[in-house]
Amino acid sequence: MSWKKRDREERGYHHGNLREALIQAARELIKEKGPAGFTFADAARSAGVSAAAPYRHFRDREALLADVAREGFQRFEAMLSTGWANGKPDALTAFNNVGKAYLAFARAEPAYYAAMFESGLPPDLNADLRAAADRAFGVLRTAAESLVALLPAGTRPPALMMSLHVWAMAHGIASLFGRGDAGRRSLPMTAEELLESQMLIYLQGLGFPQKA
Amino acid sequence: MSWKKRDREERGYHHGNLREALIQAARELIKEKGPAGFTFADAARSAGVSAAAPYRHFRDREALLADVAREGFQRFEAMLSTGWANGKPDALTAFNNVGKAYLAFARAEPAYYAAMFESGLPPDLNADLRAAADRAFGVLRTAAESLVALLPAGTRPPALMMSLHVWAMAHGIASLFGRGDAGRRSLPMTAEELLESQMLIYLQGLGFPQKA
DNA sequence: AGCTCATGTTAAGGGAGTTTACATTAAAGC
DNA sequence: GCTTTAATGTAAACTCCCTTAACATGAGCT
Repeated sequence: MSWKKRDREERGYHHGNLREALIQAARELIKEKGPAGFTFADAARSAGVSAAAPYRHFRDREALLADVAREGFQRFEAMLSTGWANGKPDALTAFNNVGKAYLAFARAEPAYYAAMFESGLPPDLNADLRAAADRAFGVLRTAAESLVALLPAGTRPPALMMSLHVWAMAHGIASLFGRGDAGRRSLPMTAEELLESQMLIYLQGLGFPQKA
Repeated sequence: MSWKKRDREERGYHHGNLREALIQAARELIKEKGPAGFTFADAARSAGVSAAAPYRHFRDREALLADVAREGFQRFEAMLSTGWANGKPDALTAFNNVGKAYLAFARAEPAYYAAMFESGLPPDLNADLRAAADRAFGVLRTAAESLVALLPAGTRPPALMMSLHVWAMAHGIASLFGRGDAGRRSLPMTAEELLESQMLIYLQGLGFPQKA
């Protein structure tokens, strides 16, 4: 709540790091009112600068949003990577941890998540955004590849397909049930439990043994 | 494209069915620019009436959006019901058809879909909206119940959980890969193929036999 | 025909966002 | 110290949206 929106006097004429401050402000506003619920001027106000100031750092609102999304994808990738943990302690466990990390990110960073997946931005607005998104998905892809390698040859599903399936499951659950903030439907189980059971059934369908 | 935005002279003073025309206009605009990409005045313009006219039919923009969503849920329910076809020819096939119907709806009616799931409307803004959404989900729920009944007692998953899983899968795929319009990622398979394979694996994981 | 009321239109006030041009401050280098 | 330059601020023009009030129209009923 109390980040660097220091008063003008305290801070002087120059903001110091307006670019980053605008991204933070945008995150706050997205969290409160959704990716469409704020304007360029709002972001400037929140950062404590004039309405014209943001133009020095972003061409327009969309460019700001794109940067929020790009930054989000970077953190997302980091979070998924940590979940995967290079396949430790074993690929199956690690794979499930990736799923948990996905959901945890959506819950912990609803603003990033919304900017990334629900802002209506074209995924390849700029190369950086696209690359960041691809790298994040790459973690999923890598994990799937390690996992299918455990199956006997001949029964291995395409790893790409599998990673898309998992992405869809995680996104579906995060999107429908993952953010308690708004008037979401009430359920007899948490989003985490839902995803875990779903992944369990899915992996069983692929022939993975259940752990004891 | 050429629906009833007849000229003023051709149409006379009264529109005749402005309420419906506004909903259609909103659908067009949502399809083009997303649920947040139009204003109350825009809708009026598209319908060929003055900016003040909509107030005779909707309290505000949100009420208009809610009606688009409500209408969408009704058609959605109808489409899912048709897919389910009372479990014919057999529950397993019919269940897969529900999934296909889900995706077909998202593809054929992106505007309705966006209003229903991506507009940020509180699900229980009004009782009608909530009821329509619940009825649509009810189709999924009913289908899941019929399906689990085929499994031997003792291995039956909770039907509610299963319907939530399927909802999440279908929504995840529709949301990520289902609308070719914008700059979606290019894939080696269609959304339909993805969902079908995912459902197959999932159902196999639950113990359903594959068809010959 | 004449009434009436829902449905539209015009007009007007108030706000807000966008964007550009120009002024001001601060920091860094000569 | 002085100059240069990047980073903000201020102001203003422009456009658009929201909302309501007052007036106009015409479809249906009697």
